[in-house]
Amino acid sequence: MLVRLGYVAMSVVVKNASPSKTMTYATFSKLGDQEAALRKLERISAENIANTLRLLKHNRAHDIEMYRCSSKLIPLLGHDGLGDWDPIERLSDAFAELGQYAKSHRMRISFHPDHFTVLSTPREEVLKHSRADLERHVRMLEAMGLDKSAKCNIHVGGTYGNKETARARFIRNFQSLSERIRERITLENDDKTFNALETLEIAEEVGVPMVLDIHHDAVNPSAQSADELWPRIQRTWEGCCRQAEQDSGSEPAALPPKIHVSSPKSEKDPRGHADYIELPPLMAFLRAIAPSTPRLDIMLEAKMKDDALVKLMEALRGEEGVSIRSQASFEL
DNA sequence: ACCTGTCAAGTCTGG
DNA sequence: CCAGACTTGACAGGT
Repeated sequence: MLVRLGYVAMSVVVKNASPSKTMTYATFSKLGDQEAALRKLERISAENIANTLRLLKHNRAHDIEMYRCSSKLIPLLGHDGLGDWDPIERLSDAFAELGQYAKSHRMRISFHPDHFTVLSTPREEVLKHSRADLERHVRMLEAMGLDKSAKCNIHVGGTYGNKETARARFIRNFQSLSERIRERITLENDDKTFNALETLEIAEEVGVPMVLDIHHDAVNPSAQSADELWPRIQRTWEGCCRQAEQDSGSEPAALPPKIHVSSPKSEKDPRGHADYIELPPLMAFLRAIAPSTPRLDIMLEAKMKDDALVKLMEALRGEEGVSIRSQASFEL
């Protein structure tokens, strides 16, 4: 099994390269000149995209081929107080350059819209915002020129005291999205509400790949263990990007399944994310699925970001059966 | 230079 | 029914 590692949004190694600089709405409102305020927001956006490109270059130097973009690239985008302001088009050159760099180095890029994108919501306003947020994330991926293998990962959402109706509402709302949006979505099991089995059943029903989070599964387990569910989870990834394979031309490779990995912050806060990754539980899962899994991509969700990736690779050197392939990948 | 409180968002809980 | 907790990185404003 060939395993690649990636990290989320910001680096603790590269300094002054935040992809999430912002401006609060309070500050925006206090600025007298609206036009100037919007220009400032667009300048921050351009800096965030430029910093993201710097991070991709850093990633390349460290053989990191997987990266999740910050969902805060464009501050206040979608905020009610900004009307229909949307600079994605005006930033298209910067987005295109970013995507071109990712593509030319075969990097897997994703988004994870915030928890406020909830398709299970009973509130019409929330659904409207969620649709718009998904639309914007997809437009950013399109502006980068990335094919359907670049996904937006979301959760099923809240349960509102009745998981069954929430599930039905999610499915109905999901199916009302355009195909263009639907084919960009992956579904992740939650640490409080929809567990791995419940998320898998929904992913199967609506036909999207499932991202298994093994930390969420540990704190919010389902009737079956992650190992047991894995063959079904793996199947949700099969053929999900056939078109993308054709588009990529000479090298038709299936999109590997992706999992999220983090470790509990403490006994007091088991759902929180620790600075680094604890190897033993991860190794147990990897050894269980390795025989049936040719490729796997792991998104690390540790506080120490890319430093946690480096430390994990160091720890892997001592593991039996592991052969290091690069600074950010190994075979098991 | 550093510290503390606030911000965004939607859901959920406690009172 | 409403206020506060939750989460996260970064702003905002104070010293």
